Amino acid sequence: MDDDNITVNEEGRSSVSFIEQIIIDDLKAGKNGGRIHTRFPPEPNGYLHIGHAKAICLDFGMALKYGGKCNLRFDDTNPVKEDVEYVDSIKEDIHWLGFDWEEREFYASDYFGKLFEYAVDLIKRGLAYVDDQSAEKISEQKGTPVKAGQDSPYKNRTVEENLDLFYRMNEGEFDEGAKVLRAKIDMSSPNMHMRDPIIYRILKKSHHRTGSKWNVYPMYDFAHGESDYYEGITHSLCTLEFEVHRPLYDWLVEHLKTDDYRPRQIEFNRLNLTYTVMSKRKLLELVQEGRVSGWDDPRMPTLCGLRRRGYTPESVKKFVDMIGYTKVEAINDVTLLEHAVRDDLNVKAPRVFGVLKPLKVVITNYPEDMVEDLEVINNPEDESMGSRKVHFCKDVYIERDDFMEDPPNKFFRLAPGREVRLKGAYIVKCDSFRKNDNGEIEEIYCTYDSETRSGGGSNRKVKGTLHWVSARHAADAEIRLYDRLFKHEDPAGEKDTDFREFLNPDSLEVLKGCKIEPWLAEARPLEKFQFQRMGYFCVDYDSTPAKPVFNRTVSLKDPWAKINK
RNA sequence: UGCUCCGUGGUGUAACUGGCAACACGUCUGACUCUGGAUCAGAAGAGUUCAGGUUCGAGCCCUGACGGAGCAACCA
Repeated sequence: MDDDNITVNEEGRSSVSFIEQIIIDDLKAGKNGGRIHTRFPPEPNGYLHIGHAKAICLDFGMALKYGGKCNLRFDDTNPVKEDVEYVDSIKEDIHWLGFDWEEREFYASDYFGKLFEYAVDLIKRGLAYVDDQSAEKISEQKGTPVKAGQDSPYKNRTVEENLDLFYRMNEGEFDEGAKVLRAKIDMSSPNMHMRDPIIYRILKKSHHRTGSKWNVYPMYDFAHGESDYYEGITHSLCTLEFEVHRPLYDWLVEHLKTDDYRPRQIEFNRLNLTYTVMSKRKLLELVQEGRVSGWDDPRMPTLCGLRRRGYTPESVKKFVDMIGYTKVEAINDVTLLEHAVRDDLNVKAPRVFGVLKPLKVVITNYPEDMVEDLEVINNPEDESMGSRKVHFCKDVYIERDDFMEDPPNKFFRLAPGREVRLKGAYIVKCDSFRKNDNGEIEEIYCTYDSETRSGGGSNRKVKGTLHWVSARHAADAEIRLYDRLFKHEDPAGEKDTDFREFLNPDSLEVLKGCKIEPWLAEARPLEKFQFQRMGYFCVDYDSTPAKPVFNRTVSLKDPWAKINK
């Protein structure tokens, strides 16, 4: 059991989500044999995003915590939308998060045979019928939420006729849309889903797993509860929009079950993040329209995008744990996600020097040919990460933003006549600078105080400490900075405006000619570092030793940025 | 104008069978600092959508409003 993430109040009682409480109560009551068995049921029609991570953490997390199991089940009942391409990415992402379904990799399509039999059984029991009407007609008869529906003229066909028709539907005798199988429930139910829902439709499409074997495919509603039942699922956790499906889920399970065991569907709130969209359809559009570079664009809320951005699985799980599971439709602040990565990377990421926008500094009183190897600590949060050597010489680069010709009072960095410490090296003083023809500052001239070498026992204090890198040794790098993809907190929430209108044109800034410690060019994709004072960065897939590329995962908290506003 | 679900600081959550509304993020102070990071100390910020009712006592129970979301795909 993992108790780390349980909030404990003053009386020492742990507070758990309403779902966990239900599980605890069910276990205590010995329901379904006192076992817990969950499932994560993605449709293989897109890449997983952080909203799925919330579901994964719950499905796998609860099973793990209470000694149960969690199945991976691909909900592949619609061959026109699904593809194997997605199956592999989904498995990879779940593993990345650190969860495992062992040998229990299932597909709803595994049950097409059983499901067909159950449909036949319902027909025989007079609980399902074949309807010949068009989609439009059926929809029309369905009524509206405020108006009862009316029975189909085909509702009272004989069992024999229904059976014959259903078999022939599957044999391919009828065109798509010509006939459907419907459960015979109640056309006047206040719940639209109970108005004789369609449970099978004709689809003459090849399925990514069953090929051309079937001409009829079950609808989601008809497959889900039964699949849960077949697999022995005890707690079927899903998002809030399925709440109104529950009576149908229960109806189908009730008519299927032959024993006391019964899976229970429980709904929780979906994850929404500020400044992004979360629906698969919208994410797909961003990809297809080239608004992002792909599903794994580091600005995407997909798990592969977050991974490429430099997020760790631990940070995603921590975030999910912080936001909780309720029935309230909430919009979670991205800053909480960002806090979660910073918190995780603060402990894990080695500190290095990287200058994003370099400005040359010449230390005029430093010997021309001298090079010192200065020892710097890798991570003040973790001594075991040791130290490394960095080269120091007469020419260094500092951050362009760390110098101001005419600075305000609260600016603690370099300016004419002011002193700063070059971290791990010496205190330097700016004596003068040179501008180019465009009036831009081109080079700064400093003198250093040789008594102030780091670790040398000097107790001179200066207000500011800058990161830097030796101009003679640095490697060049490309650094990609990311901002929120949308300018609007809830881009999909504005009814009259297309979400694309809110795209942030400046969400990607590519910096070239950045200067990094030379050895960093060899770092492998996804390796993570803190570029001191600048943020957390990770090596991009595009990176090569000859042309290193880094992504900024998230900046460091920056009080100066606020003062400067 | 139907059914279902939901309304607690800015945001997300907590508050056992009713008992002084708690935590995290964010914000603001201050300390410390060779990262304006981290860390530490502290502060502000809600009286729980509203109105009634039950009760010694209601965020929790009851009634009624109001507000929001979902549901009318041969999608999941």
